[in-house]
Amino acid sequence: MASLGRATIRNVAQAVGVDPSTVSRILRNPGGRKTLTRERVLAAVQELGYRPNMLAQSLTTSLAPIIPLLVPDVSNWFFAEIARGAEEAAWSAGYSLILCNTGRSANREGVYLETLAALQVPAVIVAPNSESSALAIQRFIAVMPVVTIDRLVAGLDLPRGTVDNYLGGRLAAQHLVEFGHRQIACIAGPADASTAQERVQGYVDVLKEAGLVPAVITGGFTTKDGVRAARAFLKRAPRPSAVVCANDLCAVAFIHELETNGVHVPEDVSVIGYDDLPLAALVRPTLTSIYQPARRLGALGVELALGRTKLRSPVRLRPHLVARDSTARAT
Amino acid sequence: MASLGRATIRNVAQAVGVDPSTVSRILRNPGGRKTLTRERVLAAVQELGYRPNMLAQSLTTSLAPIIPLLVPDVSNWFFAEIARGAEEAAWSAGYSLILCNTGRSANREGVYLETLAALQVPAVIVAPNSESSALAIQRFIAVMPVVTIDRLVAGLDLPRGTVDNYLGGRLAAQHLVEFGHRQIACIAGPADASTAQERVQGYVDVLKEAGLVPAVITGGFTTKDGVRAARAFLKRAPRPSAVVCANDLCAVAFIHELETNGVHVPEDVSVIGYDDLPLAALVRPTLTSIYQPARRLGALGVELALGRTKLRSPVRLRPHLVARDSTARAT
DNA sequence: CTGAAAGCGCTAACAA
DNA sequence: TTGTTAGCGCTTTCAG
Repeated sequence: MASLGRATIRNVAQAVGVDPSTVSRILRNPGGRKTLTRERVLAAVQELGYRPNMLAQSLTTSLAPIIPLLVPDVSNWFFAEIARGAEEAAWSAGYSLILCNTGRSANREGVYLETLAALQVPAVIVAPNSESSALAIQRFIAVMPVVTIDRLVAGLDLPRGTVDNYLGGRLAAQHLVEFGHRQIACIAGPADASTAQERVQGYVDVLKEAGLVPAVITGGFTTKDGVRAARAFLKRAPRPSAVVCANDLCAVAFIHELETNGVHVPEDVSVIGYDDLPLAALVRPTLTSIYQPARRLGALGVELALGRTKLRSPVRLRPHLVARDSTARAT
Repeated sequence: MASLGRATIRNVAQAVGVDPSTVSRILRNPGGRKTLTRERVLAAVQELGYRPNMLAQSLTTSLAPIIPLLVPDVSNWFFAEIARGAEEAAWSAGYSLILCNTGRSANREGVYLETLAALQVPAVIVAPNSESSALAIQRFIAVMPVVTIDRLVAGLDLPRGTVDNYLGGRLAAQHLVEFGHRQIACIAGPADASTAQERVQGYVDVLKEAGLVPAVITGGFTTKDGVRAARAFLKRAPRPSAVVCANDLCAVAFIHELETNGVHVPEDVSVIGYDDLPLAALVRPTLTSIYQPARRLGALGVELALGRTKLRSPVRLRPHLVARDSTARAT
């Protein structure tokens, strides 16, 4: 009855009185001439609501027009944007993109990879959780094409796309140096995120080049980390006049905590974030930040996965600075 | 060579010198006794890196342990949270959740549905774009189990889960009434979102019950809508002392525009948002908002899809108010 | 416990 | 253009 969807190619064939292979041919050759059989087959397909079973299809042709993207956390706008970019790119290439949320767990990453390998997808894009993802991924590069985006996991020989985080760190620090700040602190991100490490390195190099002394404060990517860092920051003497934060979330919370303690941004301290979330333009003061081309990164992932780009060394996208109200010239 | 993943059951069988069916049995019966063949088969599986081909597997058993969730926009935190909730629930039930971003297009929604039907998934959860999704979805309810969450699409007879938006609208208005406001405006959401409509209705009813006059201003879910609404609001005379916004994004932009024009929140105007995004606690003034149980909604979607809950009338989750600094007692 | 055989739904030679 | 025949990789009777 209602199970129209379960109509098989044979049902169609029988309804018309032809062989299944005939139906198959007609269906996968849309530009054929309008013969009688053709007409009748197409009609029957409509009638029965027949849809080719992709599983069976892929079993013979061994490809599913699906490309998966694994991300640590879709709730994070940065990853969501990557997903959107990837979705568009996949779509244009005739693929459907499916998103898997690995929830910051290397274990779940492994299980998804397992499922997807079993699903015979043509390739998979993964935005790794951290270094600990290495093993899970390593097991699969022999099984199917795997590419990574964003964080760089050591010891993996596969196509990679990332944002030039070192450059991003430099841009942030340079902005502050140009504004005349001499005491510039940096709130570091998680130790297991290559991206955060590179940013800090960029910051450190710029300061050294300018003859300034780097001051790295322990931090992280969450608002809690921002609050904690703010407390550490407030105890410093002399107090730096500018801060490069691990990311926007951290920065916003950092500022919040500062203001709560009567320290004003940007009058007393200049603050710069990272990611350029939509949030950055909505808070007050609006937040100066480093924009990451997340959508393009997603699209790049698809290109790499589809083998359009073969480069073996990481492809690095350029971030740029977006100046807003949270940074001001040193007084 | 490297194509370990392509090892088939037959390869394993040959390596051990048994029949494929034996391998199959052993593999799908983990709790068997430790016979010699068993040992050797398991060893060979390891050796060859054999992974059952899910496609072939599903072809016979006709089920893939995958359940898809279609959302309009993963960049929207609300939908991302729904996804996370669904992911957890699916996971616990032994399924992998895959996310599809329909990009606010009914067309793409249709294509995904098509692909997923072909993939023989056991069911699909969709958070519809709008009323226009009705046709696309309608075509599939005969093909496979479909459930919807969040927005209610008219004319679809299927399991539905949603948040009680009418109640949400009431809660927002009541809060303001209790604070002594007499002139309370409401910025409406998109006309094609049932959720937004219900909220307005809740607001209207509360005002009428309190003997007040509703004032609905055209709005929407984006920051642009918030700015536009603010301009319309500022022209009003007499100016309302409180506003219920379509959602948090709209509210934040609304407040921003008000402050820019020298109107302060909450001193001059109380503002309340909807969704309770993380953003709400980060802006200043912090935003009073209606919390939507997004994760639970996602989990509910999975339950409905898996047929655990059979109810035919929509399951409504309760929202609640989170009071913060953007609302104050009327002076 | 094991092997043989059939079949899931579809596509791809190969003839006719 | 069509029908015939295999076969994709796996599971599942059914005998043994």
